[in-house]
Amino acid sequence: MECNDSNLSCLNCKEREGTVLDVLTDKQLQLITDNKTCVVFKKGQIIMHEGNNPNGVYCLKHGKCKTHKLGIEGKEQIIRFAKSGDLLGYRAILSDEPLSASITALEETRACFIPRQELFELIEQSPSFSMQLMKVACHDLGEAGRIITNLAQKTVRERLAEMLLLLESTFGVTSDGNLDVSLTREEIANLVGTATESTIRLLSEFKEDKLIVLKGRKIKLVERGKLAKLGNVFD
Amino acid sequence: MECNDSNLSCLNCKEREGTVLDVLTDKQLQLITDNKTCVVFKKGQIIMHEGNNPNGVYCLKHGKCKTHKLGIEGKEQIIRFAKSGDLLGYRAILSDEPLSASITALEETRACFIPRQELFELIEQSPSFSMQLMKVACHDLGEAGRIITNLAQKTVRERLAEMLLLLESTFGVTSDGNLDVSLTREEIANLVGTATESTIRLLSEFKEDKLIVLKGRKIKLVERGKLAKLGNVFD
DNA sequence: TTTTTTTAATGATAAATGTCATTTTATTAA
DNA sequence: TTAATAAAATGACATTTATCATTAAAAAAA
Repeated sequence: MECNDSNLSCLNCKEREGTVLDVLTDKQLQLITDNKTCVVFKKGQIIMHEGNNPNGVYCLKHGKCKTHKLGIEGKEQIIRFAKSGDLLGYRAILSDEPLSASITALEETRACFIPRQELFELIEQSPSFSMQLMKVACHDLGEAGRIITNLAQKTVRERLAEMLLLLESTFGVTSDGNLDVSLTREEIANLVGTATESTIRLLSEFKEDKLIVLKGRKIKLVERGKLAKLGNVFD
Repeated sequence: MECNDSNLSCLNCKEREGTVLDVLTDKQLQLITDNKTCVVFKKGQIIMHEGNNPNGVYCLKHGKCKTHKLGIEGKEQIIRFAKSGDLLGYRAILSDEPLSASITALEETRACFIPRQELFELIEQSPSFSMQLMKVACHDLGEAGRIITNLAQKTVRERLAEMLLLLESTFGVTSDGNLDVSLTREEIANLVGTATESTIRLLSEFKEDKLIVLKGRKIKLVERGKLAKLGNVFD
């Protein structure tokens, strides 16, 4: 799974823009470049394993991942997604706890592994880097609060409608207008927090009501306003 | 609501032990002491308001608080609790976002207000302080993931059983063995994510089954093992 | 391609939970 | 203390959602 992108410098990395690494100096970026390992994961491959203690973080260069936890009777719960520019496994490393969730590639994914030591060296060196990490963690914590409120108070139908909008804003759409992420009905169910059959039925209902267009795993949102209303989405 | 504890030094503060402030030097603690304001909140008083931009954080010295978000049709969702030693509002300050939730005192609460400026000054000065803040944020993020999974996968009965155990481990018990926190049935419902009536019925059921003893708002756990089993709690 | 396996769809039914209405009991304020 | 208010308890019922069984369709592998 290693690949020869290792020699690519973080300094020229286009995906770096707007990420936590963007506040580092050229010298600090060079430290990462000198110590990172570039890796490719195939679709379905587990990148990090719940319960393990990671030795560093991955900086996601290209691809999409799901972060998921084991729930009751082995049922998967999808907690969030990751895409280009995201840091994988930062929560466990920074809290000095085992991974609270696994991370799995949803498609071929390229990422650079940054070892623990260099990560911490940069935290020591750069308060603004620390600040960026805190920002990400605290932002994600706010998101988690929203998810908690939705799970606790919304119906399955509302959550599904909202989730479709969220998937679109997270991953965007392909040239033919479909959500640019391929998930099984089961995965959508594991994200929304419901039974697979319920997800299937509700998606069919949305299709029937002309809110979305379905073609296998391809989902196209048609009536975003109605979906937002149905999902009690206000922002 | 201001009080004359302002002149108390953080250096001698007993509640500081084991908190994020514990890694600061005496000089750094003095910086806080010189700039903090000590405040008392009465039961039911809102300490921070969802949507506002806080000018600092509160360090909770004594008391108990709930962190709660507005949900569908104004329904309150309790996200987490705070107690002695906790920092209130750190998420919003560190992510530079408005407060994603309100914080309300559940009983008379004493807290010290640390202004934004001094907080950031300490982050600049002390990588280990930054590290502590990250640890807290990342730990809370892990907790949030657990809560999400529970809300998505457990039944109301399971969640209530687990929550009772969680309340005991968070707040402990009084001398007569009751949970050392007073919540209305509605608040418990807003924590568990269910209707107040359902909470009332299930608590009565637990009482009927001799898992707990109820006396108004006083709740005593009797059969912790059975509660854990009923709640699918494994740790 | 053809076969095999996985995923999706659908119906029937059971179970869990929410909602509304009402009464009883606590708690708070006068 | 009493009156006023809020919270808790309970019943009846509607609705949502899960579960199980089965078939159809789509992906993946041979």
